[in-house]
Amino acid sequence: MADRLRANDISPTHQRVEIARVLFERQEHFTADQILGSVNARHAEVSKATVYNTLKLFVEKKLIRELIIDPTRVVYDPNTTPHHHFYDTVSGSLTDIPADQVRVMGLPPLPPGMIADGVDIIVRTRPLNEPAMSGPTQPE
Amino acid sequence: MADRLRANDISPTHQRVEIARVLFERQEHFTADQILGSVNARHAEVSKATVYNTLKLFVEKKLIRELIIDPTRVVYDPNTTPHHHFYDTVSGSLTDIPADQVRVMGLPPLPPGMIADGVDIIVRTRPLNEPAMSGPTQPE
DNA sequence: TCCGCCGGTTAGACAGAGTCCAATACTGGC
DNA sequence: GCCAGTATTGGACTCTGTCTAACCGGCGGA
Ligand SMILES: [Mn+2]
Ligand SMILES: [Mn+2]
Ligand SMILES: [Zn+2]
Ligand SMILES: [Zn+2]
Repeated sequence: MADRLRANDISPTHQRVEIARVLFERQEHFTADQILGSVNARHAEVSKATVYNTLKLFVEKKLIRELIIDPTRVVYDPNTTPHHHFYDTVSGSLTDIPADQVRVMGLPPLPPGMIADGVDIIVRTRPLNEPAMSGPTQPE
Repeated sequence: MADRLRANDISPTHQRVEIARVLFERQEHFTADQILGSVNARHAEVSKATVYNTLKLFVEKKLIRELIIDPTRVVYDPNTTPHHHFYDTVSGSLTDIPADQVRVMGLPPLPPGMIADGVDIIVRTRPLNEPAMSGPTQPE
């Protein structure tokens, strides 16, 4: 894990390695708070400020992606391959959709002088019988 | 405007009508704070609590849509026809993409027991020469 | 060995969006 | 006009995320 950080021009401090382990060994979608909790589950190792500092650094270095899907918090995605998401509006859970099969057609030309930076697709889903929705249940 | 609210089972109070006027006459994307500011531009007419109450009500009644694109605030969209968005990651501005031309192919089947609730596409864009990005400049 | 530098970490204060509450004001059907 | 339900409101509060200023620690040079 330290080598992986070094390979991306990041000095592998103890805190950064611990955060990277949570992200890359588990390969799930995480909020900052979940990472803080996971890293410090056994005993305090990392502060809130460092979690935010480190996540920002990892995003800059393109080790992870930010997902803006939940109105109340940013979700971090250790999967940086091009992909989209199913978003269960009831439970709040996210599922990856590999992008290589997906094709979007008929998009209009970009506003002049603009360059495309990426396309995000979010498929909102809901359990078959669930009575419509308002907001997802916040886990823990 | 009062009739439009009544037609959607909403009693047209003074405050709700003022908020509806901002949303539907201007037909732009708004944050709660922008609506609060617009309605109260001349003199105080509506409180923050009422703006949030009313926006939530309008969303329930499907007069407007919530857009989750900016990590720091929800954007409200008075255009409820199916459409997607260009998102200028530098200025933060949103531009509608009518959905009728757009076709998404190759999406995998939904997780079992799930029903699709909608598909949102966000095309992130950037001015041609702009030096990549981090966060959009917050207007006002 | 000692010292200074400098990047990294940290507690806690702070900012901003959004929610909640209990008191007050309004509405509309009678 | 009365009154019961509905809506509005200031302000306290919560929560995510940012900032700051102190601190820590490894390394390199004298
Ligand atoms: Mn928020
Ligand atoms: Mn936030
Ligand atoms: Zn993902
Ligand atoms: Zn729109």
